[in-house]
Amino acid sequence: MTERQEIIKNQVNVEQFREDLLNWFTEEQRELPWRQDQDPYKVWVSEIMLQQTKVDTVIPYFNRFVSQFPTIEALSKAEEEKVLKAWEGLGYYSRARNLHAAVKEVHEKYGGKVPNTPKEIAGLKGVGPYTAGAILSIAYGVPEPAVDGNVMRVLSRILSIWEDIAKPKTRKTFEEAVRVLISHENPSYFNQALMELGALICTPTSPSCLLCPVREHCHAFDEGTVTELPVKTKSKKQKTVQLAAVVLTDENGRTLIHKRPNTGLLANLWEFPNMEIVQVLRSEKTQLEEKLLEDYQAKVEVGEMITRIEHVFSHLIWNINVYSGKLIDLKEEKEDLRRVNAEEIEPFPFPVSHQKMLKFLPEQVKKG
DNA sequence: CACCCGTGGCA
DNA sequence: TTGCCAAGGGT
Repeated sequence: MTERQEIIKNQVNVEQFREDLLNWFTEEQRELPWRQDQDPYKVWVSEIMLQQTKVDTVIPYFNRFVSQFPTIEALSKAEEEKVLKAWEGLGYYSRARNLHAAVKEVHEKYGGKVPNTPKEIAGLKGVGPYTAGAILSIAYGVPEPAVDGNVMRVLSRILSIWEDIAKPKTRKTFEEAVRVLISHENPSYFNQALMELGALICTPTSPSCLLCPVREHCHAFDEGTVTELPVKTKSKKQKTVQLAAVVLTDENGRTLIHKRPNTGLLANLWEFPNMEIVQVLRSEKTQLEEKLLEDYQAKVEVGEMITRIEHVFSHLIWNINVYSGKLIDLKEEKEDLRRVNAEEIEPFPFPVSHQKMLKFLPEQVKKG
């Protein structure tokens, strides 16, 4: 046991802390779709979706996802486009692509059974230290730490830890703490209880200390420093990028869409033709027409601006001026460049910013 | 380690 | 309105 772990052991009555925490969780835990059973696959899917994403947002996505892809087998055989479509609007799309790749690996390499050792689990794409611990403890009852933002907030207060939780190495401090505190009787409930407490009671602002089941163990409560913890340095402001996009219509009422590259921002999602506006000497209309000709060999006529869309990412802001336009001539469609009518566009996954352009699609051409 | 990677809700 | 926040991982 490390020196730091010795200190922690002397800070709290470990046995009593576990009992109080587990009793509270047993009584007060929310009924959530992924708590109906301990199917490792469903635990896995839920944990990936819950990364940086609120429970209320995840619930409908989770239900649709496991309904559409009920098993490792089903997901491993799905087309990526279908998986991304199911993820549409949830954000951080590399989660979906990594999950898909990792599930294929489990299907082929582990006979469709989610592995239950730290090394094998952590080797899967998209499964980092938190998710590995979460799957191991929740699905398999292995006493591994699962340290997320909730756990760091809760334990920083309980144990009065003043390390900056924005620093990557700080997570190790909390993993050490969890290894001291965790119930070997019920690691699943213990890890979930810490997170549930962070979500329901020990919240970032105005925590409900008077309702807290482990208030008697809380050093920050004793010291009156609950609102000062956790320590977290501020992130820097997002940069703003000016974009121009165009909803093009050909003589048959079809519109031009483009698949983004398979790496980077919004990878493999579809979008309306667009470009970053760097200089303002020439009109956006002219720049769009030249861009479409050069990049796609598409002759177009850009018309009026039809809307403006602001899209805030975690690290940047898009300001998009959206134009309507006519597609005069297109040399050829490619894998990543398609002409579709309103009826055909449904299967293509779009980021939220471009979903907002869908309502400017031309009316579907009447047949016959 | 620092930066990249979405989105929606809320004080 | 602005900034912060959420069951993080990849590079």
